[in-house]
Amino acid sequence: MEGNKELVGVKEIARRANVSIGTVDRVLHNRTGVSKKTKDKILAIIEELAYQPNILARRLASKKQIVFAVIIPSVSDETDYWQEPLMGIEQAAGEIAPYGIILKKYFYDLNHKTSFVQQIDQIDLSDIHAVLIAPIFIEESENFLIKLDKRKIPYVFINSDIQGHNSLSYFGPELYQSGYLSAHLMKYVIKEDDTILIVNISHEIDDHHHLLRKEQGFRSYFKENDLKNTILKIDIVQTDYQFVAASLQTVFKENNVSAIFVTNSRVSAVAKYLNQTHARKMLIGFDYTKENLQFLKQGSIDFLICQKPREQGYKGIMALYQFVVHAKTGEKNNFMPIDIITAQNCDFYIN
Amino acid sequence: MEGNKELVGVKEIARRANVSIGTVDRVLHNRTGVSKKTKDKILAIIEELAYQPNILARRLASKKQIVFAVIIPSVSDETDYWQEPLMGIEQAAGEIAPYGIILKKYFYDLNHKTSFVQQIDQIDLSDIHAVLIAPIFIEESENFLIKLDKRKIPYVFINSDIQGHNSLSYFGPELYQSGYLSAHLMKYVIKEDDTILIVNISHEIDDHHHLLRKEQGFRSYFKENDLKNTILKIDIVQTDYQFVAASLQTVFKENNVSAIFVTNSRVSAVAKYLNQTHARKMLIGFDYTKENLQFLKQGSIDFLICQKPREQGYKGIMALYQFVVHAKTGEKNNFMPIDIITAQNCDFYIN
DNA sequence: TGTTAATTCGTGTACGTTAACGTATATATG
DNA sequence: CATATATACGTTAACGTACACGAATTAACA
Repeated sequence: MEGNKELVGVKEIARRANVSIGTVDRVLHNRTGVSKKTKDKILAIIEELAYQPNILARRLASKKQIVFAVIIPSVSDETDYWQEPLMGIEQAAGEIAPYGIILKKYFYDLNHKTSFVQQIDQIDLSDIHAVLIAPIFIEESENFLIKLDKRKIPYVFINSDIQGHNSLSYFGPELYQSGYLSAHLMKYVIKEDDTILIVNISHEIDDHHHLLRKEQGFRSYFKENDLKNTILKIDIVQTDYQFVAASLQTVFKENNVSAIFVTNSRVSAVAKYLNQTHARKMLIGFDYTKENLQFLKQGSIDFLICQKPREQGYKGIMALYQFVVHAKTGEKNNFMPIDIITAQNCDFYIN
Repeated sequence: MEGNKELVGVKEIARRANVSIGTVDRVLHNRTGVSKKTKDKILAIIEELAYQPNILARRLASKKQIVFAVIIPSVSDETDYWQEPLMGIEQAAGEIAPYGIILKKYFYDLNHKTSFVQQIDQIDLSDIHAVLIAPIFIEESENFLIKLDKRKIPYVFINSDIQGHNSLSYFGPELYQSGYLSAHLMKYVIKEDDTILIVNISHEIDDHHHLLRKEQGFRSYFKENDLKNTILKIDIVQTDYQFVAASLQTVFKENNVSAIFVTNSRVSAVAKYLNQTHARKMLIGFDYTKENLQFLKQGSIDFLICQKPREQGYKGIMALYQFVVHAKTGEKNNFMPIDIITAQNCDFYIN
C-alpha cells in the first residue's frame, strides 16, 4: 500500500542532484559553501521527495549534546508547589536522555526578583539550544526573551504566559475559568443569603495578577447567575500562619462567613485556622500540596482546584524536544485541565 | 562532576574481555556460538560497566521494524467512547514512529464476543513484539494471554484489568472509587430524605462487572456516612432511547426521585428524558462523550466522571515502547485520575 | 594421523548522517 | 602574470551497533 517507505536519504538526494552527500548535508544545515544554484536544486529535490532526515542517524553521527535550559522557581519551604513541575521536567528528561539531550536547571526565588535576574545572567546562551521558563517576573523575563529571539533559541512558557512573544507554546492554567468553576462548586452548597469570603494570601511581589484573574472569574460567576450573596474580600500580605490567623479572626468577628475561596495554594493556612477554632465553613482553594492534601482528607478543605503542575513541566520539555529534534510544532496555547480534587479522588490524582 | 559519561560501548567491553565486538554482540543478543567461559566473562564486564546499549545505533543498524499489536473495541455508533483511547494510541504511535515502531490494530465489537475471538485468531504472533489489549472478555482474553506468555510477548492492559497474569502494566480506572466519589458529589446537593436512583443501562453481555463495581462504591459512601436516603435501582437492558425513556417513566411514576446516578456513559439518554419531561434532577454519569457533553453544558447533567480514556491509550503504548526499546518497566497498576467534569471546566478537559 | 564437522571467534560492511579535511576552480591583489 | 584568497564542492572517517561471512580452533571419528 505505502510501497515507497522512507528510503530516501541524503544519498538519494545527492544522486539526483549530481552532487555529493557533503553538499546535500551543507544545504540541509544551511551552512556556507554552496552556490545558490545548486542549493536551490537540492532544496527542490528535498521538497519533492519530502525528505525526512533519519534522526537516529543524525543524533548518532553528531556527538554534540543538545542542551535545554530550565528556568523555574526553586522549591521553597513555604510551598512545595514547584516540586511538581520539576518532577515532570525530570521525567521528561529521563525519557529523552537517550537521545542526547541534557538539561541545565536554573532555580530562582519566587520572592526575589533579583534572584531571577541573577540566574538569567548566569546562563551562557551560546551552548543552549532551547529554554523552558516560568516567566513569573514579566519585565525581567521579557528582557531575557529578546536575547533568546536574537539567537533564535526557541522557548516554551509554563505556569504563566506572556503575550506578544515568539514562544513556541504555553503550558499552564487558564486562571479566570478556574475561579469561575470554584464559584460554581460553591453554589452547590451555599444558600441565598450566605456571605462569602475571598482570601488572597500573598506577598505583594509575586503572582498578583494570577490571583486577580481567579478572583475575576469567581465574581463573574455570581454576577452572571444573578446571585445576590455578599462577597467579602481580604488581602493578607504576609504568609506566615500567625498573621493569616489574626487577619481571619478580624474578619470573622464582624461577619458571618459561610464559605471561603482562597485564591492560591495557601489555603492550608485557612484550613488550619478553621480547624483550630472549630469553625466549619465550606472551603475551596488551589493546588495539590502536601499540607493542603492533609486538610482535604481530614475534611477542612472541600475542594482543591489543581491544574496539573507536573504535566506542565513534562509537556513543556517534550514540546521543546519535538521541536528541536523533530522540527514538529504543536498547539501554541495549552491550557491545562481544571481538575477538581476532593478527599475521594485525591489518591488517584497525578499532578 | 559525572565525568565518565556513557562512553562505554561494545568496543570497550570487547577490549576489556580480549575478544572482538562480534563476540560481545553475540552474548548481548544471547545468540549461540560463544563458550560459556567467555560468555560469563563478558557478562561480568557488562554488569560491572553497567553497559547501556545505544538505542540510536541499535535501531539504525537493525533494519527490522518493531511491531505492536493493538486490540481494542471499535468505535461503535452507540458510543464514541473508544474514539479517545484510539486517539491516544495514535498520538503515541506518531511519536515513536521515527524509532521504527509500527502498529497493527485489531478492532472488535463490544457486543459480540465472537468478533473478539475472530480478531485474535487473525493475529500472526510471529511478527508481533508487544501487545496492547483491552481485555473486556475475560475468558477469551485469558486464552490469548497464555499464547503471549508462551512466546514471551509482553502485553499491557487498558481500560479493564485481569488479575493473575504477567501483564507489564494496567492503565485504566479504579471503578469502586469513582462510584464512591459520585456519591460524595451527590451528597452536597441532596437532602436527608431525598430518594436516589441508580441507573444501569447496558446489554447483559458487556462490562457488567464494571457497572457493579461502581455501584458498590456509590452505595458504600452512603453506608459509611450513615446517610439514610432511599436508594432505588433500575437495570435497563436495552440501550435504545425509547426503551430507556419508558423504563424511567415507570420508576418516576411511582417514586419521587431527586438525584440520579447513571453508572456509565449512557447518561445522555437519561438527560434527554429529563429534558423532554422538563424534570430537573441532579444527574451524575460517566464519560466525556459528545452527547454527554452537550447535556452537561446545557445543564441537564451536573457532573461527569471521566477517567482519561485518551491517556490510557497513550500511556499504554508508551509503556510498551519503554519496555521493548529501553527495557524499562514502570508501575504495574496505573489507575487513572478520577476527573470531575462540569460545564465550567469541560472545555479544558483533555480526555 | 588425517579428515571432517562442529564450535568459537574475528573481520568487514552496512545503517544514514555529521563534519573535518582536501581539492579544485574562480576571484582578487600586488 | 604570479600569488594569495575565497568559494564551491568531493572524499572519507567517524558514531555504536547488527549481522553475514569466513577463519581459526577444537572435538570427533575413521
